[in-house]
Amino acid sequence: MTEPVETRAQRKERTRQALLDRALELHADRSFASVSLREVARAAGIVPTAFYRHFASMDDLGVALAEDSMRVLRRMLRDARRTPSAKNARDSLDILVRQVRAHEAEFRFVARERYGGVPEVRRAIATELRLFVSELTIDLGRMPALGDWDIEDLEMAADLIVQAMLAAVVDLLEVDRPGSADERAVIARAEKQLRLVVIGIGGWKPTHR
Amino acid sequence: MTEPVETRAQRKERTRQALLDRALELHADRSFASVSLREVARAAGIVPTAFYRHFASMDDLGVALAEDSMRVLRRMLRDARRTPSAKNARDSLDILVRQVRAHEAEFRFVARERYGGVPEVRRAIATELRLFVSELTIDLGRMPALGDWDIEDLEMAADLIVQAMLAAVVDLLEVDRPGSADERAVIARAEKQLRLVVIGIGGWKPTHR
DNA sequence: TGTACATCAGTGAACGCGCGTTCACTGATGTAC
DNA sequence: TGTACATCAGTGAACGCGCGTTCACTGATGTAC
Repeated sequence: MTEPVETRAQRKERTRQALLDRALELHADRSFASVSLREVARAAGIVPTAFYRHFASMDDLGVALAEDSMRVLRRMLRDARRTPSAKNARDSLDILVRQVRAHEAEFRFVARERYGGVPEVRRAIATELRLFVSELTIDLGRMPALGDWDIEDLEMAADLIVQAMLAAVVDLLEVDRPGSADERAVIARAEKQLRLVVIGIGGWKPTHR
Repeated sequence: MTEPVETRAQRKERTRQALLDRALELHADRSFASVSLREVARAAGIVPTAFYRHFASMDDLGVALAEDSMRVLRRMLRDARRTPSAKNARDSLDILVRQVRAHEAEFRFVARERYGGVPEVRRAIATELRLFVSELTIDLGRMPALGDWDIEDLEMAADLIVQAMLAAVVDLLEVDRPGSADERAVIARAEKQLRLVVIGIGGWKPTHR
Protein backbone atom coordinates (compact mmCIF):
# COMPACT_ATOMS: atom_id res chain seq x y z
CA MET A 1 0.00 0.00 0.00
CA THR A 2 1.42 3.41 -0.96
CA GLU A 3 0.84 6.27 1.45
CA PRO A 4 -2.17 8.42 0.54
CA VAL A 5 -1.07 11.75 -0.96
CA GLU A 6 -3.86 13.50 0.90
CA THR A 7 -5.66 12.74 4.14
CA ARG A 8 -9.42 12.49 4.19
CA ALA A 9 -9.65 15.81 6.06
CA GLN A 10 -7.52 17.56 3.44
CA ARG A 11 -9.65 16.19 0.65
CA LYS A 12 -12.81 17.37 2.42
CA GLU A 13 -11.34 20.83 2.90
CA ARG A 14 -10.51 20.96 -0.81
CA THR A 15 -14.10 20.14 -1.74
CA ARG A 16 -15.42 22.71 0.71
CA GLN A 17 -13.16 25.35 -0.82
CA ALA A 18 -14.25 24.30 -4.31
CA LEU A 19 -17.88 24.84 -3.31
CA LEU A 20 -17.07 28.32 -2.02
CA ASP A 21 -14.98 29.20 -5.08
CA ARG A 22 -17.54 27.96 -7.60
CA ALA A 23 -20.39 29.70 -5.76
CA LEU A 24 -18.43 32.97 -5.89
CA GLU A 25 -17.85 32.48 -9.63
CA LEU A 26 -21.48 31.69 -10.36
CA HIS A 27 -22.38 34.86 -8.48
CA ALA A 28 -20.41 37.00 -10.97
CA ASP A 29 -23.41 37.90 -13.11
CA ARG A 30 -26.45 37.37 -10.92
CA SER A 31 -27.65 37.59 -7.34
CA PHE A 32 -26.48 35.01 -4.86
CA ALA A 33 -30.10 34.08 -4.13
CA SER A 34 -30.46 32.87 -7.70
CA VAL A 35 -27.48 30.52 -7.50
CA SER A 36 -28.84 27.07 -6.66
CA LEU A 37 -27.41 24.38 -4.46
CA ARG A 38 -27.46 21.96 -7.39
CA GLU A 39 -25.53 24.36 -9.63
CA VAL A 40 -22.79 24.87 -7.08
CA ALA A 41 -22.51 21.13 -6.42
CA ARG A 42 -22.38 20.43 -10.16
CA ALA A 43 -19.68 23.09 -10.68
CA ALA A 44 -17.66 21.67 -7.78
CA GLY A 45 -17.90 18.17 -9.23
CA ILE A 46 -19.97 16.54 -6.54
CA VAL A 47 -23.50 15.19 -6.40
CA PRO A 48 -26.13 17.56 -4.89
CA THR A 49 -26.62 15.47 -1.77
CA ALA A 50 -22.89 15.61 -0.93
CA PHE A 51 -23.29 19.37 -0.53
CA TYR A 52 -24.77 18.73 2.92
CA ARG A 53 -21.50 17.23 4.11
CA HIS A 54 -20.11 20.77 3.98
CA PHE A 55 -22.92 23.27 4.51
CA ALA A 56 -26.39 23.03 6.02
CA SER A 57 -27.83 25.19 3.23
CA MET A 58 -26.93 27.76 0.59
CA ASP A 59 -27.62 30.48 3.18
CA ASP A 60 -24.99 28.87 5.37
CA LEU A 61 -22.51 28.86 2.50
CA GLY A 62 -23.42 32.51 1.86
CA VAL A 63 -22.51 33.48 5.41
CA ALA A 64 -19.16 31.70 5.06
CA LEU A 65 -18.59 33.58 1.81
CA ALA A 66 -19.43 36.87 3.53
CA GLU A 67 -16.89 36.20 6.25
CA ASP A 68 -14.20 35.18 3.76
CA SER A 69 -14.85 38.23 1.62
CA MET A 70 -14.75 40.63 4.53
CA ARG A 71 -11.45 39.09 5.59
CA VAL A 72 -10.06 40.41 2.30
CA LEU A 73 -11.27 43.92 3.13
CA ARG A 74 -9.78 43.84 6.60
CA ARG A 75 -6.45 42.61 5.29
CA MET A 76 -6.47 45.59 2.94
CA LEU A 77 -6.94 47.98 5.86
CA ARG A 78 -4.02 46.36 7.67
CA ASP A 79 -1.88 46.71 4.53
CA ALA A 80 -2.80 50.36 4.27
CA ARG A 81 -1.86 50.86 7.91
CA ARG A 82 1.58 49.41 7.26
CA THR A 83 2.15 51.76 4.33
CA PRO A 84 3.22 55.10 5.78
CA SER A 85 2.40 57.06 2.64
CA ALA A 86 -1.22 55.89 2.86
CA LYS A 87 -2.08 59.10 4.64
CA ASN A 88 -2.45 60.86 1.32
CA ALA A 89 -5.51 60.25 -0.79
CA ARG A 90 -3.74 59.13 -3.95
CA ASP A 91 -1.78 56.32 -2.31
CA SER A 92 -4.79 55.13 -0.35
CA LEU A 93 -6.79 54.93 -3.56
CA ASP A 94 -3.93 53.05 -5.15
CA ILE A 95 -4.04 50.39 -2.47
CA LEU A 96 -7.82 50.15 -2.83
CA VAL A 97 -7.73 49.77 -6.61
CA ARG A 98 -5.01 47.14 -6.46
CA GLN A 99 -6.93 45.13 -3.87
CA VAL A 100 -10.19 45.39 -5.84
CA ARG A 101 -8.50 44.12 -9.00
CA ALA A 102 -6.85 41.28 -7.10
CA HIS A 103 -10.11 40.20 -5.43
CA GLU A 104 -12.90 41.23 -7.76
CA ALA A 105 -15.22 38.38 -6.85
CA GLU A 106 -15.00 39.02 -3.11
CA PHE A 107 -15.60 42.75 -3.46
CA ARG A 108 -18.49 42.07 -5.82
CA PHE A 109 -20.03 39.72 -3.30
CA VAL A 110 -19.84 42.27 -0.50
CA ALA A 111 -21.10 45.13 -2.67
CA ARG A 112 -24.00 43.20 -4.15
CA GLU A 113 -25.17 41.22 -1.14
CA ARG A 114 -24.76 44.01 1.39
CA TYR A 115 -28.29 45.19 0.77
CA GLY A 116 -29.77 42.72 -1.67
CA GLY A 117 -28.87 39.48 -0.02
CA VAL A 118 -30.58 36.93 2.12
CA PRO A 119 -31.15 38.39 5.63
CA GLU A 120 -28.55 36.09 7.17
CA VAL A 121 -25.88 37.11 4.66
CA ARG A 122 -26.85 40.75 5.00
CA ARG A 123 -26.47 40.54 8.76
CA ALA A 124 -23.06 38.89 8.46
CA ILE A 125 -21.82 41.63 6.11
CA ALA A 126 -23.29 44.40 8.26
CA THR A 127 -21.53 43.02 11.33
CA GLU A 128 -18.18 42.76 9.57
CA LEU A 129 -18.58 46.17 8.01
CA ARG A 130 -19.27 47.68 11.43
CA LEU A 131 -16.03 46.13 12.67
CA PHE A 132 -14.29 47.58 9.64
CA VAL A 133 -15.61 51.08 10.40
CA SER A 134 -14.53 50.66 14.02
CA GLU A 135 -10.98 49.86 12.97
CA LEU A 136 -10.90 52.87 10.70
CA THR A 137 -12.34 55.00 13.51
CA ILE A 138 -9.44 53.97 15.76
CA ASP A 139 -6.98 54.78 12.99
CA LEU A 140 -8.52 58.21 12.56
CA GLY A 141 -8.39 58.80 16.32
CA ARG A 142 -4.64 58.20 16.25
CA MET A 143 -4.09 61.09 13.86
CA PRO A 144 -2.71 64.03 15.88
CA ALA A 145 -5.12 66.58 14.40
CA LEU A 146 -8.09 64.45 15.47
CA GLY A 147 -6.99 63.64 19.01
CA ASP A 148 -9.62 65.85 20.61
CA TRP A 149 -12.55 64.59 18.54
CA ASP A 150 -15.62 63.04 20.03
CA ILE A 151 -15.69 59.30 19.33
CA GLU A 152 -19.08 59.62 17.64
CA ASP A 153 -17.77 62.27 15.29
CA LEU A 154 -14.79 60.09 14.41
CA GLU A 155 -17.09 57.19 13.68
CA MET A 156 -19.30 59.37 11.55
CA ALA A 157 -16.31 60.43 9.46
CA ALA A 158 -15.04 56.85 9.16
CA ASP A 159 -18.47 55.73 8.06
CA LEU A 160 -18.64 58.41 5.39
CA ILE A 161 -15.24 57.38 4.04
CA VAL A 162 -16.23 53.69 3.94
CA GLN A 163 -19.52 54.48 2.19
CA ALA A 164 -17.82 56.61 -0.43
CA MET A 165 -15.05 54.10 -1.07
CA LEU A 166 -17.49 51.20 -1.29
CA ALA A 167 -19.48 53.15 -3.87
CA ALA A 168 -16.24 53.68 -5.80
CA VAL A 169 -15.57 49.93 -5.62
CA VAL A 170 -18.93 49.21 -7.21
CA ASP A 171 -18.19 51.66 -10.03
CA LEU A 172 -14.78 50.10 -10.44
CA LEU A 173 -16.29 46.65 -10.79
CA GLU A 174 -18.67 47.87 -13.45
CA VAL A 175 -15.89 49.37 -15.57
CA ASP A 176 -15.40 46.95 -18.46
CA ARG A 177 -11.73 47.45 -19.19
CA PRO A 178 -9.20 48.01 -16.38
CA GLY A 179 -6.94 50.88 -17.31
CA SER A 180 -9.57 52.55 -19.49
CA ALA A 181 -10.51 56.21 -19.35
CA ASP A 182 -13.67 55.18 -17.52
CA GLU A 183 -11.62 53.58 -14.80
CA ARG A 184 -9.35 56.58 -14.46
CA ALA A 185 -12.43 58.81 -14.11
CA VAL A 186 -13.85 56.63 -11.34
CA ILE A 187 -10.53 56.65 -9.49
CA ALA A 188 -10.11 60.39 -9.94
CA ARG A 189 -13.58 61.04 -8.55
CA ALA A 190 -13.06 58.73 -5.57
CA GLU A 191 -9.77 60.46 -4.83
CA LYS A 192 -11.40 63.87 -4.94
CA GLN A 193 -14.18 62.66 -2.67
CA LEU A 194 -11.65 61.36 -0.21
CA ARG A 195 -9.82 64.65 -0.29
CA LEU A 196 -13.10 66.53 0.14
CA VAL A 197 -13.86 64.53 3.27
CA VAL A 198 -10.36 65.13 4.63
CA ILE A 199 -10.80 68.87 4.07
CA GLY A 200 -14.14 68.63 5.87
CA ILE A 201 -12.45 66.86 8.75
CA GLY A 202 -9.86 69.61 8.92
CA GLY A 203 -12.55 72.26 9.28
CA TRP A 204 -14.82 70.28 11.61
CA LYS A 205 -15.70 71.69 15.01
CA PRO A 206 -15.73 68.75 17.43
CA THR A 207 -19.06 68.24 19.21
CA HIS A 208 -17.63 68.58 22.71
CA ARG A 209 -14.50 68.29 24.93
CA MET B 1 -78.29 48.55 -19.51
CA THR B 2 -76.71 50.65 -16.77
CA GLU B 3 -73.60 52.58 -17.67
CA PRO B 4 -70.40 50.76 -16.66
CA VAL B 5 -68.80 52.44 -13.64
CA GLU B 6 -65.39 51.88 -15.15
CA THR B 7 -64.16 51.58 -18.71
CA ARG B 8 -62.17 48.54 -19.78
CA ALA B 9 -59.01 50.65 -19.96
CA GLN B 10 -59.50 51.90 -16.40
CA ARG B 11 -60.01 48.38 -15.13
CA LYS B 12 -56.85 47.23 -16.88
CA GLU B 13 -54.87 50.10 -15.40
CA ARG B 14 -56.15 49.16 -11.95
CA THR B 15 -54.95 45.58 -12.38
CA ARG B 16 -51.58 46.78 -13.64
CA GLN B 17 -51.21 49.02 -10.61
CA ALA B 18 -52.26 46.14 -8.33
CA LEU B 19 -49.48 44.00 -9.83
CA LEU B 20 -46.93 46.74 -9.18
CA ASP B 21 -48.21 47.37 -5.65
CA ARG B 22 -48.31 43.74 -4.65
CA ALA B 23 -44.85 43.10 -6.14
CA LEU B 24 -43.48 45.99 -4.09
CA GLU B 25 -45.11 44.55 -0.95
CA LEU B 26 -43.81 41.06 -1.56
CA HIS B 27 -40.35 42.59 -1.98
CA ALA B 28 -40.42 43.95 1.58
CA ASP B 29 -38.54 41.05 3.14
CA ARG B 30 -36.65 39.43 0.29
CA SER B 31 -34.91 40.19 -2.98
CA PHE B 32 -36.99 41.07 -6.00
CA ALA B 33 -35.45 38.16 -7.91
CA SER B 34 -37.05 35.75 -5.46
CA VAL B 35 -40.55 37.15 -5.98
CA SER B 36 -42.24 34.94 -8.56
CA LEU B 37 -44.64 35.85 -11.33
CA ARG B 38 -47.20 33.46 -9.91
CA GLU B 39 -47.00 35.00 -6.44
CA VAL B 40 -47.55 38.50 -7.76
CA ALA B 41 -50.47 37.37 -9.91
CA ARG B 42 -51.99 35.51 -6.98
CA ALA B 43 -51.62 38.54 -4.71
CA ALA B 44 -53.17 40.79 -7.34
CA GLY B 45 -56.11 38.41 -7.71
CA ILE B 46 -55.53 37.27 -11.27
CA VAL B 47 -54.51 34.00 -12.84
CA PRO B 48 -50.79 33.66 -13.71
CA THR B 49 -51.37 33.75 -17.45
CA ALA B 50 -53.21 37.09 -17.21
CA PHE B 51 -49.95 38.62 -15.97
CA TYR B 52 -48.74 38.72 -19.58
CA ARG B 53 -51.53 41.16 -20.50
CA HIS B 54 -49.58 43.73 -18.48
CA PHE B 55 -45.90 42.87 -18.48
CA ALA B 56 -43.71 40.72 -20.72
CA SER B 57 -41.88 39.30 -17.69
CA MET B 58 -41.05 39.97 -14.06
CA ASP B 59 -37.91 41.77 -15.23
CA ASP B 60 -40.15 44.09 -17.21
CA LEU B 61 -42.28 44.76 -14.13
CA GLY B 62 -39.07 45.35 -12.17
CA VAL B 63 -37.97 48.07 -14.58
CA ALA B 64 -41.39 49.74 -14.26
CA LEU B 65 -41.02 49.56 -10.48
CA ALA B 66 -37.57 51.11 -10.69
CA GLU B 67 -38.90 54.01 -12.73
CA ASP B 68 -41.85 54.57 -10.40
CA SER B 69 -39.62 54.43 -7.34
CA MET B 70 -37.09 56.85 -8.76
CA ARG B 71 -39.94 59.23 -9.55
CA VAL B 72 -40.50 59.44 -5.79
CA LEU B 73 -36.87 60.40 -5.24
CA ARG B 74 -36.95 63.07 -7.92
CA ARG B 75 -40.17 64.55 -6.52
CA MET B 76 -38.38 64.81 -3.18
CA LEU B 77 -35.53 66.77 -4.75
CA ARG B 78 -38.04 69.14 -6.33
CA ASP B 79 -39.77 69.58 -2.95
CA ALA B 80 -36.45 70.35 -1.31
CA ARG B 81 -35.70 72.92 -3.99
CA ARG B 82 -38.99 74.67 -3.27
CA THR B 83 -38.21 74.85 0.45
CA PRO B 84 -35.86 77.80 0.95
CA SER B 85 -34.59 76.61 4.34
CA ALA B 86 -33.41 73.36 2.76
CA LYS B 87 -29.98 74.88 2.42
CA ASN B 88 -29.18 73.90 5.97
CA ALA B 89 -28.39 70.31 6.79
CA ARG B 90 -31.05 69.81 9.44
CA ASP B 91 -33.97 70.83 7.25
CA SER B 92 -32.69 68.81 4.30
CA LEU B 93 -32.48 65.73 6.49
CA ASP B 94 -35.98 66.45 7.74
CA ILE B 95 -37.35 66.39 4.22
CA LEU B 96 -35.45 63.17 3.49
CA VAL B 97 -36.69 61.40 6.62
CA ARG B 98 -40.28 62.43 5.97
CA GLN B 99 -40.11 61.19 2.39
CA VAL B 100 -38.51 57.90 3.40
CA ARG B 101 -41.22 57.25 5.98
CA ALA B 102 -43.94 58.13 3.48
CA HIS B 103 -42.53 55.87 0.77
CA GLU B 104 -40.65 53.10 2.56
CA ALA B 105 -41.33 50.44 -0.06
CA GLU B 106 -40.05 52.56 -2.94
CA PHE B 107 -36.88 53.57 -1.12
CA ARG B 108 -36.33 49.98 -0.07
CA PHE B 109 -36.65 48.85 -3.67
CA VAL B 110 -34.09 51.37 -4.91
CA ALA B 111 -31.66 50.67 -2.07
CA ARG B 112 -31.86 46.91 -2.34
CA GLU B 113 -32.00 46.46 -6.11
CA ARG B 114 -29.45 49.13 -6.96
CA TYR B 115 -26.63 46.61 -6.75
CA GLY B 116 -28.30 43.29 -6.09
CA GLY B 117 -30.96 43.31 -8.76
CA VAL B 118 -31.42 41.80 -12.16
CA PRO B 119 -29.11 43.56 -14.66
CA GLU B 120 -32.03 45.26 -16.38
CA VAL B 121 -33.38 46.68 -13.12
CA ARG B 122 -29.90 47.67 -12.02
CA ARG B 123 -29.36 49.54 -15.26
CA ALA B 124 -32.70 51.34 -14.92
CA ILE B 125 -31.87 52.47 -11.38
CA ALA B 126 -28.33 53.50 -12.35
CA THR B 127 -29.68 55.63 -15.20
CA GLU B 128 -32.25 57.36 -12.99
CA LEU B 129 -29.71 57.84 -10.20
CA ARG B 130 -27.32 59.48 -12.66
CA LEU B 131 -30.10 61.88 -13.64
CA PHE B 132 -30.70 62.55 -9.96
CA VAL B 133 -27.02 63.38 -9.37
CA SER B 134 -27.11 65.66 -12.43
CA GLU B 135 -30.04 67.61 -11.02
CA LEU B 136 -28.28 67.99 -7.69
CA THR B 137 -25.09 69.04 -9.52
CA ILE B 138 -27.02 71.84 -11.21
CA ASP B 139 -28.48 72.90 -7.87
CA LEU B 140 -25.02 73.00 -6.34
CA GLY B 141 -23.72 75.03 -9.29
CA ARG B 142 -26.38 77.67 -8.60
CA MET B 143 -25.01 78.32 -5.12
CA PRO B 144 -23.03 81.56 -5.20
CA ALA B 145 -19.98 80.15 -3.39
CA LEU B 146 -19.68 77.40 -5.98
CA GLY B 147 -20.07 79.47 -9.14
CA ASP B 148 -16.47 79.06 -10.18
CA TRP B 149 -16.26 75.31 -9.65
CA ASP B 150 -15.36 72.91 -12.37
CA ILE B 151 -18.41 70.89 -13.43
CA GLU B 152 -16.63 67.63 -12.65
CA ASP B 153 -15.87 68.77 -9.14
CA LEU B 154 -19.49 69.74 -8.62
CA GLU B 155 -20.61 66.37 -9.83
CA MET B 156 -18.15 64.64 -7.56
CA ALA B 157 -19.56 66.51 -4.57
CA ALA B 158 -23.16 65.82 -5.60
CA ASP B 159 -22.33 62.13 -5.97
CA LEU B 160 -20.77 61.99 -2.52
CA ILE B 161 -23.86 63.60 -0.99
CA VAL B 162 -26.19 61.16 -2.77
CA GLN B 163 -24.10 58.15 -1.72
CA ALA B 164 -24.05 59.25 1.90
CA MET B 165 -27.76 60.03 2.00
CA LEU B 166 -28.68 56.75 0.33
CA ALA B 167 -26.63 54.91 2.93
CA ALA B 168 -28.55 56.81 5.61
CA VAL B 169 -31.82 55.78 3.95
CA VAL B 170 -30.82 52.13 4.19
CA ASP B 171 -30.02 52.52 7.88
CA LEU B 172 -33.31 54.33 8.37
CA LEU B 173 -35.21 51.47 6.76
CA GLU B 174 -33.51 48.98 9.04
CA VAL B 175 -34.46 50.86 12.21
CA ASP B 176 -37.32 48.90 13.72
CA ARG B 177 -39.19 51.68 15.48
CA PRO B 178 -39.55 55.14 13.91
CA GLY B 179 -38.84 57.76 16.54
CA SER B 180 -36.56 55.45 18.52
CA ALA B 181 -33.13 56.39 19.83
CA ASP B 182 -31.66 54.28 17.02
CA GLU B 183 -33.45 56.37 14.45
CA ARG B 184 -32.33 59.62 16.02
CA ALA B 185 -28.72 58.36 16.00
CA VAL B 186 -28.94 57.54 12.28
CA ILE B 187 -30.40 60.95 11.49
CA ALA B 188 -27.83 62.73 13.64
CA ARG B 189 -24.99 60.94 11.90
CA ALA B 190 -26.36 61.64 8.44
CA GLU B 191 -26.75 65.30 9.35
CA LYS B 192 -23.17 65.48 10.56
CA GLN B 193 -21.95 63.78 7.40
CA LEU B 194 -23.85 66.28 5.29
CA ARG B 195 -22.33 69.13 7.26
CA LEU B 196 -18.88 67.57 6.95
CA VAL B 197 -19.25 67.49 3.17
CA VAL B 198 -20.47 71.10 3.12
CA ILE B 199 -17.42 72.15 5.15
CA GLY B 200 -15.27 70.23 2.69
CA ILE B 201 -16.92 72.06 -0.17
CA GLY B 202 -16.22 75.36 1.55
CA GLY B 203 -12.51 74.60 1.74
CA TRP B 204 -12.20 73.00 -1.71
CA LYS B 205 -9.74 74.40 -4.21
CA PRO B 206 -11.42 74.20 -7.62
CA THR B 207 -9.51 72.12 -10.17
CA HIS B 208 -9.21 74.97 -12.70
CA ARG B 209 -10.74 78.24 -14.05
C1' DT C 1 -81.76 53.23 -30.28
C1' DG C 2 -80.73 48.43 -31.82
C1' DT C 3 -77.94 44.99 -33.90
C1' DA C 4 -73.90 42.49 -35.37
C1' DC C 5 -69.27 41.99 -34.90
C1' DA C 6 -64.46 42.94 -32.93
C1' DT C 7 -61.59 43.47 -29.11
C1' DC C 8 -59.21 41.83 -25.29
C1' DA C 9 -58.61 41.10 -19.91
C1' DG C 10 -58.93 37.28 -17.64
C1' DT C 11 -59.60 31.78 -17.39
C1' DG C 12 -58.14 26.98 -16.71
C1' DA C 13 -55.85 22.88 -18.20
C1' DA C 14 -51.59 21.25 -19.28
C1' DC C 15 -46.49 20.91 -20.12
C1' DG C 16 -41.73 20.06 -18.92
C1' DC C 17 -38.11 21.60 -15.76
C1' DG C 18 -34.94 22.39 -12.02
C1' DC C 19 -35.31 22.72 -7.45
C1' DG C 20 -34.24 21.13 -2.24
C1' DT C 21 -34.35 17.24 0.43
C1' DT C 22 -34.90 12.05 2.04
C1' DC C 23 -32.87 7.78 2.10
C1' DA C 24 -30.20 3.58 1.94
C1' DC C 25 -25.83 2.66 -0.12
C1' DT C 26 -20.58 2.18 -1.18
C1' DG C 27 -15.94 1.96 -0.65
C1' DA C 28 -11.76 4.32 0.55
C1' DT C 29 -9.51 6.12 4.65
C1' DG C 30 -8.60 5.93 9.51
C1' DT C 31 -8.09 3.62 14.09
C1' DA C 32 -7.63 0.08 17.79
C1' DC C 33 -5.50 -3.87 19.03
C1' DT D 1 3.05 -5.60 10.42
C1' DG D 2 -1.67 -7.52 9.96
C1' DT D 3 -6.48 -7.77 10.93
C1' DA D 4 -11.11 -6.31 12.10
C1' DC D 5 -14.05 -2.69 12.60
C1' DA D 6 -15.60 2.36 12.47
C1' DT D 7 -15.93 6.52 10.09
C1' DC D 8 -17.66 9.37 6.66
C1' DA D 9 -17.30 11.92 1.85
C1' DG D 10 -19.53 11.03 -1.89
C1' DT D 11 -23.38 8.22 -4.73
C1' DG D 12 -27.81 7.56 -7.09
C1' DA D 13 -32.68 6.87 -7.11
C1' DA D 14 -36.68 8.99 -5.84
C1' DC D 15 -40.11 12.43 -4.01
C1' DG D 16 -43.23 16.31 -4.28
C1' DC D 17 -43.36 21.23 -5.42
C1' DG D 18 -43.68 25.72 -7.52
C1' DC D 19 -42.08 27.63 -11.40
C1' DG D 20 -42.68 30.09 -16.32
C1' DT D 21 -45.01 29.48 -20.39
C1' DT D 22 -48.30 27.47 -24.24
C1' DC D 23 -52.80 27.23 -25.73
C1' DA D 24 -57.65 27.40 -26.84
C1' DC D 25 -61.38 29.49 -24.43
C1' DT D 26 -65.06 32.91 -22.47
C1' DG D 27 -67.79 36.67 -21.88
C1' DA D 28 -68.06 41.51 -20.85
C1' DT D 29 -66.92 45.88 -23.06
C1' DG D 30 -66.39 48.65 -27.09
C1' DT D 31 -67.39 50.04 -31.96
C1' DA D 32 -69.49 50.52 -36.66
C1' DC D 33 -73.50 51.04 -38.98
